[in-house]
Amino acid sequence: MQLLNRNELRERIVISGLKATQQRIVVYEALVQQHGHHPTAEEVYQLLKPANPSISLGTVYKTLDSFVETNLIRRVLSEESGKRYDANTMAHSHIYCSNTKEIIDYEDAELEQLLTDFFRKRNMENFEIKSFAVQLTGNKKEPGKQIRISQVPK
Amino acid sequence: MQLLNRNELRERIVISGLKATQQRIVVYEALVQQHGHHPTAEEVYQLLKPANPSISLGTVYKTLDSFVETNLIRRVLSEESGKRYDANTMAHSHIYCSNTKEIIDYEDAELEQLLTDFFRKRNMENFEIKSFAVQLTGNKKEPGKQIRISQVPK
DNA sequence: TCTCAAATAAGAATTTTTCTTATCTGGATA
DNA sequence: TATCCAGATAAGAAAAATTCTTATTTGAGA
Repeated sequence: MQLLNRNELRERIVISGLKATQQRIVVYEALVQQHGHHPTAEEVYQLLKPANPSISLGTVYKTLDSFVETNLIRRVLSEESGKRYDANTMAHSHIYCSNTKEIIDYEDAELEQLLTDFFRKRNMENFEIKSFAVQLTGNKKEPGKQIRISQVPK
Repeated sequence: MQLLNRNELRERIVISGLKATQQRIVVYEALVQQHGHHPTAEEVYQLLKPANPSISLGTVYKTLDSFVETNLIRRVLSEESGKRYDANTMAHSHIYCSNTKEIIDYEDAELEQLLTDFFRKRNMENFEIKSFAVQLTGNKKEPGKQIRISQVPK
């Protein structure tokens, strides 16, 4: 990602649907500059504090949340913080519903096979792959009902 | 997953390399019974407390961590807990190194295309897919050096 | 059964995140 | 440009999540 100047940053924030306040601009700027680094809210706060001594950690949290809501930025999938556990160690994927916050198992042998084959053909230098996972993010249309994913009969 | 009796649970714990204590057995049992539910440590604790009033939350945390370490269970990838943020909203995957805890961007147009095509052919009932992500988990062989993933010239 | 390294309970401490409230500000409007 | 106000922020309290400490207990090998 190319570096963006303040006006470009401002514009993106506005386009996403938020007021371009000073705090939001510097938070977004920090995140763009940290491209590839996936900082935490705390880390963003520490980055900003020297040049913005009056910014508060609460604002950083709130700002990042707003950005995620307007799809200006994303949360990175992580097992690091590791809140949720699963006894099923077989390869399987997960569906995440943004509305209900549910994480639903999604077993799709064809998908696993496709990816296994794909990664078998990739040459990994300095990395030993132990597992892979796919996560689908989206929304249930009817929260009460089940999700069903099937092959389209072609 | 089929239900397991206490002896089967005990055996799996031992095979994974841990002493089969009473607490570990009931924690593992709870997790197996919650198949598909991905409970948090707190939730496991609440499930166990009625029948095991003396178990402590700290033990549940520690036990789950041990299980993850021996690969008896997994942590579920999650953006819910959402510690880390990324300004790059283009479709891209992440590589997670268990050793260094790094999350490294992995852009692979071919992989994205493969999955886009795949999901286009799937019929989703009651789910509107907004995005998907792949995460590779594994280890850097040489922590200092970069990872490089390339196509095998066939 | 005895022994002891390892595991646990209890709760303190720390860290992370959210909430509350008084104050401030971006930008719409006059 | 000055005024206004809904929405944003700072500060810090509060809550929630996680880790740590220490005395006690326990599983399993001798």
